[in-house]
Amino acid sequence: MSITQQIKVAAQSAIFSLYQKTIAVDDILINETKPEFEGDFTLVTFSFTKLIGKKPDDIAQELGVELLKNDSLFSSFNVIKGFLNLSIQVSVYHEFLNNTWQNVQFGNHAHNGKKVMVEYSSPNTNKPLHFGHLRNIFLGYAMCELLKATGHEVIKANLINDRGIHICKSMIAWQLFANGATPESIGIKGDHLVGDYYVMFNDVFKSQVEDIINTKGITKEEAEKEASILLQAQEMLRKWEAGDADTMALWKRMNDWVYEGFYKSYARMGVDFDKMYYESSTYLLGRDIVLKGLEKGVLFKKEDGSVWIDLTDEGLDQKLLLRGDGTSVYMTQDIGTATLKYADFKMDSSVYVIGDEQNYHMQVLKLILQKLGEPCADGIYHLSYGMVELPTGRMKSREGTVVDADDMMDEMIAIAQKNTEELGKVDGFNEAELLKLYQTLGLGALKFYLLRVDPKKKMIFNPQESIDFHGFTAPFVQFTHARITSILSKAGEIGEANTPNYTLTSVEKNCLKLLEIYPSVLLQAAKEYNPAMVSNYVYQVAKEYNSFLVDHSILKADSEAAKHVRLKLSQLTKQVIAHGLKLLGIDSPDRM
RNA sequence: GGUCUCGUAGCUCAGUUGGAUAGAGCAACAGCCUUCUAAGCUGUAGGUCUUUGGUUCGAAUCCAAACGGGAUCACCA
Repeated sequence: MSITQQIKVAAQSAIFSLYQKTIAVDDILINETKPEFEGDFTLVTFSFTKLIGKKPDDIAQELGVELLKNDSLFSSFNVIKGFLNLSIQVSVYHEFLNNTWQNVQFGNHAHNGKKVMVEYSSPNTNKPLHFGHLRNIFLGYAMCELLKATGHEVIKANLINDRGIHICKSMIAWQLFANGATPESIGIKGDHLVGDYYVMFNDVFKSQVEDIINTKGITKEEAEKEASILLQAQEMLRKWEAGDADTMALWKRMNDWVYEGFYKSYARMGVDFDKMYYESSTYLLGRDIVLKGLEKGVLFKKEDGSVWIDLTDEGLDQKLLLRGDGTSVYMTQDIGTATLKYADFKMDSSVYVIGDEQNYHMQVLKLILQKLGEPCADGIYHLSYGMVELPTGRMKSREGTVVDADDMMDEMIAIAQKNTEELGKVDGFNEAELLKLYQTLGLGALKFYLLRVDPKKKMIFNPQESIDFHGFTAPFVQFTHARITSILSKAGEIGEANTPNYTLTSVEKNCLKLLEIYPSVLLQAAKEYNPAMVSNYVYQVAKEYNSFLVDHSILKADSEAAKHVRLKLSQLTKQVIAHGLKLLGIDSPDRM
């Protein structure tokens, strides 16, 4: 049980024995005592005044006396303006340290029997990944790791959007202009090659539209419908849906190029998936469920034969689920995929890592599934994140105004190399170790940068001001880890020793207090689907430790007891940093 | 226009179910490497928490309105 939890329980029973009133443990507020006051934790008494019928100061005073009877937990107290400041027995900290410093599982929670699927990445196969996708991927991966650490069984899923008009656009442009170029023949990654032709399609399309406007004098909207390259793409989509052999072969060939490129990128990012879903094999699903819903009267049909759901009671609109000709729309397909996922895994909940532009869509999806009585419905959670924007506005693959994911990773690794070489601290590294280090630092900085912000907030990234390696960054935290590793290796075996009489300094105590809450930080972060809480926490731990280190000698400590406690504290800090960073997909180097 | 969302230091962000004098990093300025890794540490400066009203012992936090950004409201995906 955590220290704050112990305090709450003690306070609850103290209140009962003093006033014969029962207060829920969760209604007792425990804060860390502000540094300007004496004490470790503060109990706020204002909320009890009504129930107990006394002044805050009196309650705090009486409660303090009562709590102090439990002398294994508390050592002293003081009362200031209704705040009861409690000091904790040093033995509590020693006990915590002794119990955890060798526990590599510290932070992990026992299995809770819950199974959860997290769908993330979910790329389109017509263009390479860009910076915005990185936020999705890192967020999804971190969320999976966080859920695992807090006791869930996790299925990492990826739904690949591998069909549709956008794919045909790349295909037709390649067919028209590539002269048979392949990733091998011109030596670029397959996803980039395909993406280049997607951009080319749009360039050609634009100029065709302009030509038509100039020659025929019609509106832009009309001209867009006449552009020959778009007509060709649409024709290709029809052929694809009809299963035309040549079209399917080209589609498969180009998609394979893209997959090869994606897998390379995923491998470098260090992310993986347990289950791939392909839209080409799920896009027809959902129709039967919709028809069943029609029979049940949950849905209704309009005169033209189209099928709708009426969500006006929920304050939303009517939503189309089947066109007049009986074909599916995007929503239909998502209904089908949701039920397919559930049929495959019977998970308790299903997390969708998708940008906030789809908030409405996801809200509607969940509502429809609930109305249809599908068992997967209630478990759906949309982990919505804000877009990554450039100072010039949103990134658009179509217009080529993106920061490419592969380029970004290359650049970060190059910066890591440059910084490392300038610092000149890598004597004795061989070539392979150096490459590994640059990758660990560069990708770490990138991941941390994207994961340190609350997911639901949009973020602006300025490529000109490249990502920093100082301050609130992964390299800073990684540096702390490397420092500790170095100290510990010089210290040798820590061994067993009893140090109950060692008086902790205030900085040491702060470090321990911070480390002690790690498991509850993870629980909170998982509950709120917010890996940024882990980033912030890990940074705090590193910061606090560095402050400690600068004025506490470890190897040359004043006493053996001090040395012993500080080594254990260092070991535990190292573990928590490595564990926390790992949840974010970031490695911790032993040297840097 | 409807719905949702955001507004905290020059910039990027924290701020745990309402709690004491609102915190970090970057940028700026001033210091600290004969001693465990200076990718570090310490200090200075920087704030009407967009505004107004409300709820109460107490509001950056909850409610309402206004202002300002963003998203969305397709027989596109």
